[in-house]
Amino acid sequence: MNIQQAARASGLSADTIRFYEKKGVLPRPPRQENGYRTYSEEHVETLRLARGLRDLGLPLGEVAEILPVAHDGTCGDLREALVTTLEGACEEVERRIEDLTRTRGELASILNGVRAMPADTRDVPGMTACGCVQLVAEGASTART
Amino acid sequence: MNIQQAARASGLSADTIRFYEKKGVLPRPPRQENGYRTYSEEHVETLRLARGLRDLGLPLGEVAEILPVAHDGTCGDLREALVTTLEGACEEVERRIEDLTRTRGELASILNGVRAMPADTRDVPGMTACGCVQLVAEGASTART
DNA sequence: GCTAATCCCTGGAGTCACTCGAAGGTCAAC
DNA sequence: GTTGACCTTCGAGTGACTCCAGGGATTAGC
Repeated sequence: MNIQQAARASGLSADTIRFYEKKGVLPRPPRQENGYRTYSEEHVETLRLARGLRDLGLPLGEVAEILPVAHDGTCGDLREALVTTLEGACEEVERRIEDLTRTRGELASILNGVRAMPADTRDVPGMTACGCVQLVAEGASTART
Repeated sequence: MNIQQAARASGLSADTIRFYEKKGVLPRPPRQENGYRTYSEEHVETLRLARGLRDLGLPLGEVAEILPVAHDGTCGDLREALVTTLEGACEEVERRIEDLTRTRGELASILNGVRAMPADTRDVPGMTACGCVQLVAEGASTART
């Protein structure tokens, strides 16, 4: 199987597979005489596992730590590693959702404020004259205190 | 006011202010004889607006488009630009929250699956022997179809 | 007058996870 | 023999910073 076929079978792009290999995330596959990479079914399995972990939001560094366990360790080792890592990922996702939810609230309230603003305050010179500026700038400072 | 003081007043770091300036997001402040940047109250206002917009998740490119309007345009112009941009940002945040929520669900169900896995399937050779691999890899493929 | 500490400047590299392009080699079909 | 679709490597670009090196300025204390 060449890289294109492995890409199709795993859902990664050929570029991404080469990139992962260069970063040391994936093992180096054997080469044909012409230098082309060849992939076995087991390689594709590894690719699919890597893709699954990345899709769950794990950084490549953690993927790189788990793949060898999947390959060489016992099933118990893998299970343990996965539980630890996925729990960490859960917490991270939870945190990001909270952040974004807060941002969504701020966006909505600032948008409301801006919409409610009269459009003709700008006869006075200086940015301060337009209340929109304050709305956005203060949204930023009150959000972090 | 030097860059450190402007940083404190705006909530950005001095590094970030220089970075924004280099990227053309911020106007170039006047320099003292020794080459130091000097900031006025109006500059700080611009910094705070930039920070507010960034904190709301806007990319620097959009911040760079709005700041001149805030500075030179009418209040009506600014209002219009802000409404358009913030509406776009709302949609973007909404999309990201949906993505993360889906990821959270997948993470939880895979984690459950892995936890429920017997720990001793790995007497047989080959990664496929351990069901954990399939759980994660198939999570990836089913999620996108 | 010397020294240390604290600012300031610039330019460039590093981060993360790709993605794309250039420049060239290989292979099968027509 | 030429087209087209592959493959190879290397290097640069993305966004939004962050940090570092290497150098200059200013201030305070001795």
